[in-house]
Amino acid sequence: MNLIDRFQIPVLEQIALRNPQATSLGKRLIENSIILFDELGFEQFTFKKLAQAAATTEASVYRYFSSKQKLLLYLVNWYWGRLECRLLLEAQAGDPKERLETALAIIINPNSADLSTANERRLQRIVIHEAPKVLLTKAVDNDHQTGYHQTYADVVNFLAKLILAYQPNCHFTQMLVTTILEGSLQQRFFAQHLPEVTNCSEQEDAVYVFYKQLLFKYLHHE
Amino acid sequence: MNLIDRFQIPVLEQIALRNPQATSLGKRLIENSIILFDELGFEQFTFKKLAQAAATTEASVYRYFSSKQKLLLYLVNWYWGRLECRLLLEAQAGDPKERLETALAIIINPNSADLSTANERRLQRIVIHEAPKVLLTKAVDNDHQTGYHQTYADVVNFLAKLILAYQPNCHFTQMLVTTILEGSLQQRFFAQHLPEVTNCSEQEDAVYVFYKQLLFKYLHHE
DNA sequence: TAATCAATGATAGTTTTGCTATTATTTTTG
DNA sequence: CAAAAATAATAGCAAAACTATCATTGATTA
Repeated sequence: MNLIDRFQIPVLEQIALRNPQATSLGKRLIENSIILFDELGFEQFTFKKLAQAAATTEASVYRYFSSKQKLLLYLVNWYWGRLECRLLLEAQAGDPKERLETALAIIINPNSADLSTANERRLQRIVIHEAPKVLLTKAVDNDHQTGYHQTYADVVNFLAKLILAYQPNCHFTQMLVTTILEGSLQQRFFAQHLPEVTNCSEQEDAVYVFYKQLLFKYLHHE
Repeated sequence: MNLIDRFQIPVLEQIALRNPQATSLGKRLIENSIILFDELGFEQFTFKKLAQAAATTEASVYRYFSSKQKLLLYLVNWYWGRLECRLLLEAQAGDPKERLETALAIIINPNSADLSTANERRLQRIVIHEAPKVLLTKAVDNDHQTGYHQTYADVVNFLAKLILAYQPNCHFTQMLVTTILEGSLQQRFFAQHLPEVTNCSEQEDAVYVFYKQLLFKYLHHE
């Protein structure tokens, strides 16, 4: 068991009606929703199917999550929460440059080592394929006010601080961070589905190499 | 009337069941769907509401588009098709650097001048807020094979060629293009809904300035 | 001019999804 | 053991996403 696994990833309580980590049914729902979102996609995913997979009823699912949007939001928050934990644990040692490089490796290849579980890899695929569907919504302003996207903003700001520690003159730090964060996820999607708009077939770690170049070239010019 | 308005933007025929530009009803459907997608968002948009707005019936809408996904895909394709036309018309003069700068201005601020119509601004908002919902789908591989995303790929490759004309040593050209293309759209969303993860309040043309810096710093280092 | 045909309107119906409500049963806890 | 909470079982509703049918209109052409 890794260090990271000893931590309870805090997920905003308000997202779920009750804490799914606290009960056996709740854990079953999370487990199965990760599998089902990954395999069916957001559109085909239904609480009925989840209930069937978790051997419970639709009504019981609704006692944990008021909608499938909220459930997905919960999973996405968990992803960013875990990433934030890893950043706090692993990107605190060394000089600013080392810390920045470590952080970049974590956000771009969170599942690199064989350490990562099947569910973590599923979860990243879910973030890549489905996360925009609960962000790009008419409800986003309400959601954000309620704090549903705060963990994401925290990750962005943690990375922004690392950058400023390395290069205090950097302008547009947040834009730089989100460009890399969102871009690297998107490249994974393109690599699989629209390969002609990436260069991912050229080398194994193309995504990491490219965004590292992009980041440091941008910063060295300041 | 601008030069660009004299061109019929070609939209892949297979997306619609019949060409909506060819009939009065078809044009009404396009007009009203732009307004409704913008105002309601993809989730709240229904063919029933569209039918009502266009003073027709649900059944008639289905004779043009087999689903609201296809209709959105049609609109998104129109956006990229128009952008491609503008690039071909306006980014062909001058040396490679000038052409690249012009192209960047077009893709990042397509609606800058007062030239742009209300519908064009709506259409860009639709691309920003809704386009991922017809891309990040289990159907994406089929859709791409059918050519539904070809116009987008063409825009990417046009820009990639401009970059290579300016800097033939550039690696990861496609990744650079999609990073800028998608990133600039995303920054518009963030600016409005999660302003703390951008730097868009700092100056009016932050998005353009940042991505221009990012692009040329990356290329000058090669 | 009459017949024809494609597009549209009008209407109805089906299935699935998303969600709520009710009651019974089990499990937990004081 | 008793009370309270969680879950199961079941039913039902409203809206969305289509599909089907047939009447009407308006343009084309023989």
